[in-house]
Amino acid sequence: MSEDRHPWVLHVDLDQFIAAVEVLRHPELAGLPLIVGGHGDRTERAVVSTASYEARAFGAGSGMPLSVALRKVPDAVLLPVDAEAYTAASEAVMATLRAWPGAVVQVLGWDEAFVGLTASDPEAEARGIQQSVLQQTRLHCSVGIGDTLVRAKVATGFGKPQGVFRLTADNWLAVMGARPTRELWGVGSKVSTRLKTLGIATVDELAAADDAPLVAEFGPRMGPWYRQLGRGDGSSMVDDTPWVARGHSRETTFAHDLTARSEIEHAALTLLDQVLGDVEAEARPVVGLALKVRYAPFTTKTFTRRVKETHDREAVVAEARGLIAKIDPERAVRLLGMRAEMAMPGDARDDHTPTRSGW
DNA sequence: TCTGGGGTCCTAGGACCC
DNA sequence: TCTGGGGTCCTAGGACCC
Repeated sequence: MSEDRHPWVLHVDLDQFIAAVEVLRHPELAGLPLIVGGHGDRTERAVVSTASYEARAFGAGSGMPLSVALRKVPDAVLLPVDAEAYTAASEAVMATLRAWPGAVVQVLGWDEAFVGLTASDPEAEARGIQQSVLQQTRLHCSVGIGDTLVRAKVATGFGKPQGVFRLTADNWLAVMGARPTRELWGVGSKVSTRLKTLGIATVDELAAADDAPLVAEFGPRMGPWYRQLGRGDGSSMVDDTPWVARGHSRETTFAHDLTARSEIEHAALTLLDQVLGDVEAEARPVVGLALKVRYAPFTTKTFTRRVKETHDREAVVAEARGLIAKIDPERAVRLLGMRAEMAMPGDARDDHTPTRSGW
């Protein structure tokens, strides 16, 4: 047995997190096909937040329109999203991770986190963390082990559910090489399609690609970054710096499309009011505004405006009115979104261009 | 099948300045 | 009169993730 201790990245991902939290407080739902999404109304325009494994067996999945999921699983139990409950459960999980000896924890969302630690037997650490999370929260998780963040994140998928899987430079291409680029964290359907036009369909091909065509297609930063992703390379630094939001946004999809000018203005200003409430709770000045409009049926436009750093609510509202005036009065509005960008505290991440839209 | 709501970051192109 | 090149700022749009 080796005594060598190495730094490792663990990616901890709760199994069907939202559905699992619901089952904890509704034990009678255990084993049933469960879909959580929207407000619990079977006819509403919404998407699936989480489907239990029983519902996934019938083809339901996260991000799927509710109407589609319910057609696939007509007998599913539908529950509304209860963000407060999931936040509380998430905090209990993260507290358990932070209590693990030697762990540095970087939270990625409600149900996942990177854990950095030094160990000679990372699988043993992973199993220990799974046990600890289960004991403290009654929730199961899967753990990916890697020598980089990307490899740890991708490894988790091979460990689900309740398992552990390790991906390092030694086995990355053996495991991932023949798979489509779409399976990489950060490559979506659009980019995988564009990669195919360059003759790159698999992870192997991306890992072996030349920089030049990637730069020509994706630009000087993203091009090389995609190739690095193909190799599983990248940072192995788990960063536990508390997360500071760059901005806040609110958006609403209306049950019926809005056509009246006054109704649209009122809706936008209501969203702005909510966003400014979020901003004021942090006492940080506003440096940018964005308005998103989805015209029926599916055309989205964004208007952005940089504003002089201000705490003055009236000044921000006046700027927002300027954006609202750009909405085409001839077209019905299906969705409105308002976003405020905030100045970053200190000099943190100040290379960021504040008006860049969050959407 | 028909698409929520909350975020992050990158790129292109025009305006403007020196 | 016609015109370069580099830099920064701003707006709009695209893509991805949970």
